[in-house]
Amino acid sequence: MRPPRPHDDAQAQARPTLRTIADATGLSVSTVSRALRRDAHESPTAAIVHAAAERLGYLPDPVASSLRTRRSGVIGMVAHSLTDVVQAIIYQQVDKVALRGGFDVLVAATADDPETQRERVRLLLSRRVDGLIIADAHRDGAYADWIATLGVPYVLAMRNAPGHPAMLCDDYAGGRLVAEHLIEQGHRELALLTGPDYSAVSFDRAQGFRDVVREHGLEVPEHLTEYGGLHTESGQVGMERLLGRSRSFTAVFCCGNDFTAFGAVSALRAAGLVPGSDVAVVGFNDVAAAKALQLTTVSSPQAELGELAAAALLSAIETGTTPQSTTRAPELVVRASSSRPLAMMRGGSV
Amino acid sequence: MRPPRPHDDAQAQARPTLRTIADATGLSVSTVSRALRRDAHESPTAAIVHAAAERLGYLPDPVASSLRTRRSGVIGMVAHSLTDVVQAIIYQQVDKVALRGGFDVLVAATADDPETQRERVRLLLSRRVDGLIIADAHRDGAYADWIATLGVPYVLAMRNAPGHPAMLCDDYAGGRLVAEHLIEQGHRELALLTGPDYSAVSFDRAQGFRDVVREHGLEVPEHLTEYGGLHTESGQVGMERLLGRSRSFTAVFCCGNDFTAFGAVSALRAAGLVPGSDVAVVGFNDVAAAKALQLTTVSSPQAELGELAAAALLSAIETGTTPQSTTRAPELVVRASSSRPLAMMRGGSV
DNA sequence: TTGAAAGCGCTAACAG
DNA sequence: CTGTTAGCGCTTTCAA
Repeated sequence: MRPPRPHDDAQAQARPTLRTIADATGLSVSTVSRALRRDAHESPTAAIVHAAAERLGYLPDPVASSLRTRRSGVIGMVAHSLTDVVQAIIYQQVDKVALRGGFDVLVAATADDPETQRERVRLLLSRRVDGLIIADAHRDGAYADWIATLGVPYVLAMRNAPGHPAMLCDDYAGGRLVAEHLIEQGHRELALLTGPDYSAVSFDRAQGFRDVVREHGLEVPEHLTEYGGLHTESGQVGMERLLGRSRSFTAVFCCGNDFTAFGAVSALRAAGLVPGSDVAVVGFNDVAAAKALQLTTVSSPQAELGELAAAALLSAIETGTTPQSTTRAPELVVRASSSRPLAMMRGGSV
Repeated sequence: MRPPRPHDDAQAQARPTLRTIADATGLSVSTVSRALRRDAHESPTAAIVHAAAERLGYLPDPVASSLRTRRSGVIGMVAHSLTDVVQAIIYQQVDKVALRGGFDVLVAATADDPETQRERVRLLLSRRVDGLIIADAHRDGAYADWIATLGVPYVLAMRNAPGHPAMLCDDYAGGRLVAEHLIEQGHRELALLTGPDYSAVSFDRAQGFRDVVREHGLEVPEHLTEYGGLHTESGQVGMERLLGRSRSFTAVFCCGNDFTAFGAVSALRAAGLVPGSDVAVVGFNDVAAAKALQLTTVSSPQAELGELAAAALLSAIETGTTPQSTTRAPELVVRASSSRPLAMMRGGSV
């Protein structure tokens, strides 16, 4: 009735510990422990210990050391969904930077559900993560405020909440870029497919968009504004609703992301309209598919935000200081879906 | 010179442990430990202990319990990249199932690089993961064979390697479906954009495709075969190369995934050809964008594979048995990019 | 520098 | 069912 230890056959020798090395070298466990944390060439003892460790195939046990040091060497990242490629890119960069710093990353997806957010963060905390990267913050701030009370270093990425350290894209500026571009292209009746209202990201983009429109003496009327969400499907539904109310608009800004723009394109086409010609379509983020599909969009520095967030968090963990918030500028990428008239507009089902 | 314990101000009371509860209830630590693992209503003691734990805000320390039990409650998933939405979907399902079973998931991305694969797996092992889900297996089997020697329960997902427990899509059948469809549509000159050759997935799809073509007395000649990889860019480059050699083919199967098909579409359009009309394009996986973009593709049960893999792994961890391999059938999804002639083919830049 | 000793929080023999 | 005891592998006082 032994505990179910994995693979402890009779002959399977136990994994070497500090004890093993100590016995092999005739040193004490504490000396070995110390030596292992110096470089091999720093002292003769260190060299001996490192050699023995190498020879015995010693691997440190982070669990045991965690228990003692109260540091897990793990950071938590909470995202709304990793199937959103923007979040996946952020995660990837976080992982890269964390790995370099000797940390592992535990991710948790919350689907932007407040209850799930709390649950998953608590779970990460019980795993003793040394810090948190929050990529699913909500505009109302309740969530981020709660995070701040946890006593764990943290930093927001991509999504803003007022008063918290955050690595952000200037979404407001991004929205402005889109409006300026469309108006310059001669569009006067502009429609807006919004993202979720809990996200400061889409809120700010819409804000910037509307402001520029207003500055030009125009407006985005209520009936040309519709919820577009964050997914292809919701973008499609949003555009269908828009088309049900009006056919007079000549351009639409899908400020949630590029996927909603793809959905909008799909709905336009289904309605017999030619995207890019009858209706200009602009997305946000510049995901890989946007290029192939000739979607005008705004390129946001997601990868950089991920790196920045991770680097900031690691240094916050080291030094105990609060990270400095940073904002990066987005860039407009004009493609066929918003530049008319254009030869390449016609032709191609895809 | 204390260790840098996070947030241990004078007044910040220490986090409650079993000891705290033991003292509060007058019981011993071991009784508390046991009671906590029973349901509250199972015995009077259990009820008392649970109540006290609740009142004191006790949270179990998985690190400490790991050290003792030699089980971490964490499973590792190794993927080639989470920015590949197919892998992200698998991860998401794995996470869902694992969470339900009380496990956390540690992911590692390897970019399909053999050295990175080893490194990251070793890292997961040093974190004492209780099992591994391998979603980036290679066809040559060396990697999977190595995994098998580790003495940790594991299961492959999506990507096959001979002789290992795996949750798979019948990719060969998927390839056949595509060829049958295209030939039925009247295509005779078929091009093939392959995926990476280390992946059994794309290899099998290409195999199935070629077999059907051959059964119809046709063939996919060397000069109509080109590497398409797994990304939009590589798909685009592949199609450019194809077009540089021939303009006579009327259909192309991008067997790597849908993204390479988007890339191919882009290249076709840049060459003045109309995708879906001049050249039929078929992808693989049926990602969300494929629907909006009218791409014919093969729907593979990624989500299900993720669930199956996680469930199989958990039960392997529990019972010590080797998981049973499972294969699921793919499904052809015909859209505008391969059904000609078609009204909706014309028009639309996107 | 080094080693002895204590202990992180938990679980599991073992004996009552 | 309960408590006592021991110890997982590691780090870190403390004294030599």
